[in-house]
Amino acid sequence: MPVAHDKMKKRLNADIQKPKIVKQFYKTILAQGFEGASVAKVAKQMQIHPSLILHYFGNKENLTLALVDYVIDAYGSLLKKFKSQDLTPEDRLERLLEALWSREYYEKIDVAGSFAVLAVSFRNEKIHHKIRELYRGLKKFLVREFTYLMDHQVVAAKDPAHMAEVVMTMTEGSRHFRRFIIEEESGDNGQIRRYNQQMMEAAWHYLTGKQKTWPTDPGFSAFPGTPFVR
Amino acid sequence: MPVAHDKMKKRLNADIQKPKIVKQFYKTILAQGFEGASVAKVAKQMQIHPSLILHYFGNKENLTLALVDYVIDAYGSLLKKFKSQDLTPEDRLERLLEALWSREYYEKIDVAGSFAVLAVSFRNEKIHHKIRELYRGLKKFLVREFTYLMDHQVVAAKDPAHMAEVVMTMTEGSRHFRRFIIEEESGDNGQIRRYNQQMMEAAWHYLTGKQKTWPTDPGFSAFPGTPFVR
DNA sequence: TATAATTAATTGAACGTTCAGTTAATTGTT
DNA sequence: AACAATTAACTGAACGTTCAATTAATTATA
Repeated sequence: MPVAHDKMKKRLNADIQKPKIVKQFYKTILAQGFEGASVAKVAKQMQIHPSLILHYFGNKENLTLALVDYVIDAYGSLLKKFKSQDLTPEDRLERLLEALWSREYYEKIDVAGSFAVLAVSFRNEKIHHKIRELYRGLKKFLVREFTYLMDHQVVAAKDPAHMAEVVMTMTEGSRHFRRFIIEEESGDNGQIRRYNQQMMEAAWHYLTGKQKTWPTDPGFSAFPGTPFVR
Repeated sequence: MPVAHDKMKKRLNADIQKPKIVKQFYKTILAQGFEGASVAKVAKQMQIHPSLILHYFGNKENLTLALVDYVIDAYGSLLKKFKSQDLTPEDRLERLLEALWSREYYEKIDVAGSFAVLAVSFRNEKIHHKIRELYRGLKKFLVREFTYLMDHQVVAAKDPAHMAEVVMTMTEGSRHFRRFIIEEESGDNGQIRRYNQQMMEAAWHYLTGKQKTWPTDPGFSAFPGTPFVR
């Protein structure tokens, strides 16, 4: 009969352990890249046996697919905020663009994680399909928003589907590009903040046809740069 | 005295062999991903010995750095076309946007290759720096163009550096996004063509403040640009 | 006791790298 | 033109690691 002592590890059921493994896999990818994220390393950091991971996921591909689901869930969760907000149409658009270029949004899933997943999507049709579904949902959401704002004379009368695609292109381009705009000497957050505002203003101009100088700095006052995964 | 027979393999000097290796490395990455592109696989496809690759490049990191240079060269080569063209300012802008969203441009370096390199750039400061230099050059070029076009009243009076960053964001976003807009059933070229035109029009609007409907390409004019959301 | 969670022990293949050795091409000297 | 000296291209075998995966055994929990 085993006696409980300090070092004894609690057994966790699958509902708890599986997400833990996926999150650690994600963290490992951020730190080491997809190539560097082996099952063994993930297990070691969790202090479990590598076989346990394979026990749960069968093979590495399934683990990767679970990770994609995790990334997609986190990615899409921000949209739920907009479900029932009571704002004037103009404020609504402002908030939407601020959300899309907020630090919270683009740090929710580290761009390095996105890249790893996207890179794999070129060779894995299942993953490619999952990402396409993500974008489809995002687009649907934006089309609904833009249609509403069009009815209220805030955005110009163009095809909302086109607008959605252009805005999505701009946000994804920003995720990509943000890392590379920083001047070596001056560096840091000021640049990125300026860049984000600049992109919001461009999006605003594209959508409404009007110039706008952005009033506040979104994401920075409300959320003091807390990365999502630690 | 060596007699030439069919199986005899010519010895190639470094100037020929090294670029060959880099190109095959690139091809292998496209097919197998960065993780899948081992020195051994590259060597096998070239029918040379793995050691030869290490002989030339010392280690895999150097091979990767050489690849990045190759990608960057190919990437930046299109800009040279614009060096001395004789066009009206308006045509010049039109051609520029067409070049940025041309199939030639975005197929020059397969986006899968870009992603592989970009993914590695998160973990390799040398590669990150190289890419930053690429963008710096691209930006410089665009700033010069936009300044010229501003002086000739074609683009609106904004900060040309901002404009350059926004346009670069849009092109990079397009590279990224293009793969995911395709509807499964209807598929392929018509969609991408429509998408590219749509992005060019958005860029034109952002730069000039004016609407523009892009002249349709003769080959594709049969297809009505139907957006894909249900 | 039955079942799920977890570890243990191994496997064979592939990885990047090393190093010593071989063969071809180039160069310098006569 | 001959030919040795030298350089450059290239191979082969083996190194120690790490990889994902399999199979069997053990342990905790319900």
